[in-house]
Amino acid sequence: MDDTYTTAYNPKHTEEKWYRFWEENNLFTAKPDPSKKPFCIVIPPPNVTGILHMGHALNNTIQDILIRYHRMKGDETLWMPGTDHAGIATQNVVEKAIAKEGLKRQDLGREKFIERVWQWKQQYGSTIINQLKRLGASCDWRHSRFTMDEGYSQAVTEVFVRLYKKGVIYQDNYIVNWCPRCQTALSDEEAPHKEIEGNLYYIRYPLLIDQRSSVISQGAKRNKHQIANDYIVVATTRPETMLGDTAVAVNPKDKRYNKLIGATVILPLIKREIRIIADSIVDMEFGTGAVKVTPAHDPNDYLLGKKHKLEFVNIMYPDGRLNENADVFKGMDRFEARQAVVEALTKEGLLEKIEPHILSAGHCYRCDTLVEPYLSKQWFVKMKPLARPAIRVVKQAKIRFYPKKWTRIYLNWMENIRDWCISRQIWWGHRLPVYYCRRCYKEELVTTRGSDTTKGVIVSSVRPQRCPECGYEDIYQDEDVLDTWFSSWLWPFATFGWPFKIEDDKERSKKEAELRYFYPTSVLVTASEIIFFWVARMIMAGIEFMKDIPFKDVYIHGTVRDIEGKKMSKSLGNIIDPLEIINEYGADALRFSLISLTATGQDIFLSKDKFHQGRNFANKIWNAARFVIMNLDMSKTNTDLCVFFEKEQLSIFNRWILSRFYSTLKKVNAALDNYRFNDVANLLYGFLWHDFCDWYLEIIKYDIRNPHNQLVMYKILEEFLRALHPVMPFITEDIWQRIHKDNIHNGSIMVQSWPHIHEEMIDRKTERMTEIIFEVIRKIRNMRVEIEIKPEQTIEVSIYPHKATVKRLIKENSGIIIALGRLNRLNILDSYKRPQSTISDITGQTDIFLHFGGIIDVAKEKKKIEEKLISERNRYDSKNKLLKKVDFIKKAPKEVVEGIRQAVQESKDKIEHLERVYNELL
RNA sequence: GGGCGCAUGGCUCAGUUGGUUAGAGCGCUACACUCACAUUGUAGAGGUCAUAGGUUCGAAUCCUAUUGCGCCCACCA
Repeated sequence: MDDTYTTAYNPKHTEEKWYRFWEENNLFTAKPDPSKKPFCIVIPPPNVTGILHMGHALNNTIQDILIRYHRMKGDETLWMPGTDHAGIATQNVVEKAIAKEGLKRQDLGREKFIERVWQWKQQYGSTIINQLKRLGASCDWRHSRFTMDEGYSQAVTEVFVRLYKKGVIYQDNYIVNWCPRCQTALSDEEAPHKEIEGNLYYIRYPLLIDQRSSVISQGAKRNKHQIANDYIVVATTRPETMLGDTAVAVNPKDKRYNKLIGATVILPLIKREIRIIADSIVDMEFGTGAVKVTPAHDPNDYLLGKKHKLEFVNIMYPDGRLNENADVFKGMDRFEARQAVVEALTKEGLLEKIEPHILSAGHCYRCDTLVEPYLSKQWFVKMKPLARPAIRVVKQAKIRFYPKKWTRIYLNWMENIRDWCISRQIWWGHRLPVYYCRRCYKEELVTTRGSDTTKGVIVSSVRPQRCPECGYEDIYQDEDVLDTWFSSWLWPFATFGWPFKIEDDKERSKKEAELRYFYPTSVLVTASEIIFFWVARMIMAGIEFMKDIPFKDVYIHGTVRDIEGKKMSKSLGNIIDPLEIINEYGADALRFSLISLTATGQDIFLSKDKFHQGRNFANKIWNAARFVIMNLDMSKTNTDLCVFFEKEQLSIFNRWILSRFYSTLKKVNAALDNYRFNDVANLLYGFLWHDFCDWYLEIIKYDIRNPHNQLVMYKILEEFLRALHPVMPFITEDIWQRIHKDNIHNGSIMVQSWPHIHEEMIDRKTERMTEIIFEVIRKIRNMRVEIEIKPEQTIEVSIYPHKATVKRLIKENSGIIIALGRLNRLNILDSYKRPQSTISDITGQTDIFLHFGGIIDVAKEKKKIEEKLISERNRYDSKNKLLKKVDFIKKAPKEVVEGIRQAVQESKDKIEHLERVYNELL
């Protein structure tokens, strides 16, 4: 016993030590081995800027469990790690860092800024990796990749060029989600909608007099109500955008307005003359039924603008301030301008009313700024052709989602997929492999997509020397970088080195072989938040470039929330830091508690005290192991194993614990294979705590030197440690090393084989018989408490077993009943005869009499039996009723009917017995 | 507006294809430091499975509606 073998488990003594041991012995590495089945998971790459949060802890615990389980099962197991460059997020972090020096990225310039980001990455990029190691993650770190690695970047470029040549990537002007703070375009997925409380502003647009009179003179009746004044009223939530209006639209069927179609109105404040147009897209029910059209600032209006050949007036700078087209409002921020416009309109009497209005609008997923629909020239991926095969593989169940419900959500998104905006106006990321000829390319903003937009555009993985069209040498590269997810979607194969642009033939063929061996990967473990960002796109990219699915299973776990159900976030201050939990309770405790709470697909509601269970469990295992080791004759453990499974020679308790263990193990296997992690945790917990510690160890304490007991307790502990290892790797390694102290060359528990299920040891009958003994002991203890017998005092008990088999059972195991019931004498009665001065209780199989010096409270005794009689009679009645139902006999399965019949008989016997006992008490 | 999920003891949740008396952890009550473990042990209390109908021999489980809560998606300004 060394000094670390204290009564309380201290994870600090084990975790760091064994992680180093595993790494130093290269136990995490994998390479293709044709004789084994491959098992591979690619990690959802955390952001380089990231620090470990509970979501990571859960996500990576699950992956590590699967990885360690399959490694022990003998699969060639690769967990591919890495980090994501996380364009916008990282750029934001570094911008904040340089802001402390009073610098903006523009002050440094692109090249210097990117240098700073790389520096930052060198310094902090491994933070999250080290934190994953603290968690126990058994990734093959030698394979670790970063999405901006040179080789990986080649994959990104290659993919862009291929898709462009295929016609799947195009450049176009479009209204995109624009974040004025990050000053970049975002994809639809990056701008999630949130409800905001806004207003609906009703604005009067004056009708041009001569137009109006001509309309009226032609028109039959003038609708007094709708055009009582010289205005048409439009409703908008963003009044400042009126400065960019180039039309007003009404529904052609709208009787209120159809006389006005073609008329001209004066745009207030700007005094621009704009037309009233008709389009069926306009909803007559909403607002006034007349809508202002701002083609440069609203996706719907953009379409209208194109259709009706309207002018596109952009009124905003990229930072959200209004530009020169906004006249006197130039320079104001968009929200400031909203105020000013409203005030100006009010002053002119053109604001009819303001109504509160809840609307939902996009917000930047990186900085939460309200997104502005903004017209700009961007690059897009046509998604429909990529989606089609990705829909098929899921419909054909080549890829399965766990839990199933995500399948529909995935398919629904895929079937309604829209084109993906992939260009970002930031600096940190993969620069687009797009070059322009200064002579051929026209940069004008507003053009319709047509054949000539590609003129002078050169898409190439290497910088071209001259324009292929005109030979001009003045070539410049596109300033934009690609969406981070445009690199992440290649993760399952680009991490292996695809497209293998490697000089060295040997190295290349080695890498190619690796990809062939491990692709498609086995399972992807992730949170629901990134199904669309990442999972769906990986499926598309995998099929497009590998001609095969990237993974077979997708396991979606829940979101980690605080105890009130709120997402954990820094701003809410409700974060529970996994590192803090690891420091306080240990990584094993963290892992165990997390997965014991993660029912398939359910969100996890966490509070700090939830980790007590994991900590307590670790401590229980630790002390159970201490007990075993302290009492174990180590010299015998390994040599005698060959004679181990001579089942008949073993005591009922040995047979019982073996049966319990292997039936538990069987369920654990099934749970692991079906991603039911909370079951895994609870099964192992229940077995160790209640079966092994509460009963088994307590029983064998009384005969601890018995060689069978020695063997079985050793064997169970050893195999239990292996079965628990994927969940709690550190403590299991530490104890395993202690029981293998003499032959450390066995290596590590993590490369031992997964315990084999000995089906022949699973024995329901033994379990039932053992349960009878336990029941007797429980009843005796219960009766002691009832009449307040002190724990140290021993007592006399008599038992009347109802059946001969039970009698034999009690007789054979009377020693244990005496010990655990704290008896000085146990009498086994041949027939029912109530001994004097006893209180009694009845189990399913026995009558128990506790000899008692004091006066028996007969009324209490009777009441106890009465209660039993009532419940037994109820049971009898309900079951007997069932048996009398013809339909039940006819329709229910035979086994069920037979079961009920037996139960009725047993119930009847029991009632008779109870009645007899009751009468004797008189 | 569309879609999805959840309502089970004081709290947090399990309950796999409907089948005999619905489980666990925490908390609670009583007793106990009998040396593996007080991060513990022993015993116990506590649930008409949200509501109303329906299907069925039989429903926590399947169907319908209602109520409450949560989430996702969406170009009604």
